[in-house]
Amino acid sequence: MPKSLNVAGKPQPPYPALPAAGASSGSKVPRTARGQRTLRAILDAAAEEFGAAGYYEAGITRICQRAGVATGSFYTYFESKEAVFRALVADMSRQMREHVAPHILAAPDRLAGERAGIAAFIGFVRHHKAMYRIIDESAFVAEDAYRRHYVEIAEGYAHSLTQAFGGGEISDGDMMVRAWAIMGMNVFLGLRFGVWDESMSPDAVAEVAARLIGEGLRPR
Amino acid sequence: MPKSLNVAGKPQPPYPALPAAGASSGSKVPRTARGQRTLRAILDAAAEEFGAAGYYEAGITRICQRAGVATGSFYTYFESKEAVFRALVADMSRQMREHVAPHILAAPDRLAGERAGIAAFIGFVRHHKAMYRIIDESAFVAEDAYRRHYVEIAEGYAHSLTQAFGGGEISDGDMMVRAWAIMGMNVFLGLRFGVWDESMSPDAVAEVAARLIGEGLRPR
DNA sequence: GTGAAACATGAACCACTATTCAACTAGGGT
DNA sequence: ACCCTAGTTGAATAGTGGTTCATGTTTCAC
Repeated sequence: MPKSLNVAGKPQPPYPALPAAGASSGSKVPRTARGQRTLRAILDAAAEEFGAAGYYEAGITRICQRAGVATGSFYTYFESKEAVFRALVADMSRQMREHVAPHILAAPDRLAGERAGIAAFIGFVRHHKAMYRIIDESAFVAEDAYRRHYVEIAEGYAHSLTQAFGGGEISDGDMMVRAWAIMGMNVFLGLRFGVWDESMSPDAVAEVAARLIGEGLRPR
Repeated sequence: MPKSLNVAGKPQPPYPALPAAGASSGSKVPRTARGQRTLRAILDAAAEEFGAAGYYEAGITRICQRAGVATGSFYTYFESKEAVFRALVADMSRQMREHVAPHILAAPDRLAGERAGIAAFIGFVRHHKAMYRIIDESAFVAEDAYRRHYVEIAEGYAHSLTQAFGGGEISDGDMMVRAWAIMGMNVFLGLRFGVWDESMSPDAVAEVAARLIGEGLRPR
């Protein structure tokens, strides 16, 4: 189901990022069209398998079955089980942000942006539960990838908070702490109202959360 | 290091709880003093091992080495690796709440309570990083235990929010969503400023977070 | 003191699966 | 057409580590 990992050559948005999560080591780039198809198939199969079974219960054998390739082919493209997992995390981290960002940017003001962002995130999570699980589990399988994911988001978020402060939209305060706090809110709301239980609409949840971020719990 | 799991017979606070996390199945109760010592040793060793290596990398063999007992003895007390893990999660969940609760109750008002709770939580996390990791990883190893942990906290929290609303201390709104949002804040702040980086004081972090909860980001 | 139940021991078992490899096939450049 | 490289195959390997079990020792109620 996932679209990406940029197997082919679409121009990819430049990420300043940390040390380098890129195509460094782990996955070998295919040189023919056939190779690209196979890599794509393995990647998609891996996402399904990891999402359904979790990292440790997942099997290379089963990934290859899902992908319709022989076990050995896996190692043409990845040097280990962990390598494919890392590749998925980096890829999904990007997808998630690319999905949510435009919703926030399109909003007229800060509070509307928060609301739109949370709603978009919860909506996204509902359609990509496997992805949610994979990123979460990376905390235990590839901690550096997990950290990179959240640190990047937090930095971007803290930066935009600082700008909002400059524009007089929000009060002063430690923006990094706030960024992590709000990120935590999002993640937990995504888990509770996106993955575990879909009975509430993303918008309803986002409304409550955005008001909390905007004005806190204080009575008027 | 962990104190508990109530191996001996201290009267344990009655938890209405969910289905029944208790001494149901998994761990067999020792009938002699020697047995209780051994169980205690295995439990403590397991906490260390799981905390250091994570569930899957952890080994029964290594747990038993740490505990100073033979491998076979493990199965006198637990029917599987997963069983001991579950026992630890339930135990630590209790410990964590028991540590934080009094700090909140001792506070003069709602906002001070939030601040004290967050500070206590971050402080606690710093001294019990293994515990933090174990509870987190339970999401993938024993999802029901993980859910129980957070559902119980959220319910208690939502309840106290409802009371605060009754007392005119906070505004109206969906208390369950708010509870999950604030819980997520806490967890992420605990991870970032408790586990990953201790350069900020728990009080400083709590101050920022409590203000966020109290009055949001809105400029005055 | 005695005996039965509780507990301890650790080598052996066994199932499982990530990874390797040597033989084979397809593809595209010339 | 041809050849060389990229890619494919799946059975064999190899290491791991949770679990069992038959045997021995300790505890404690009576």
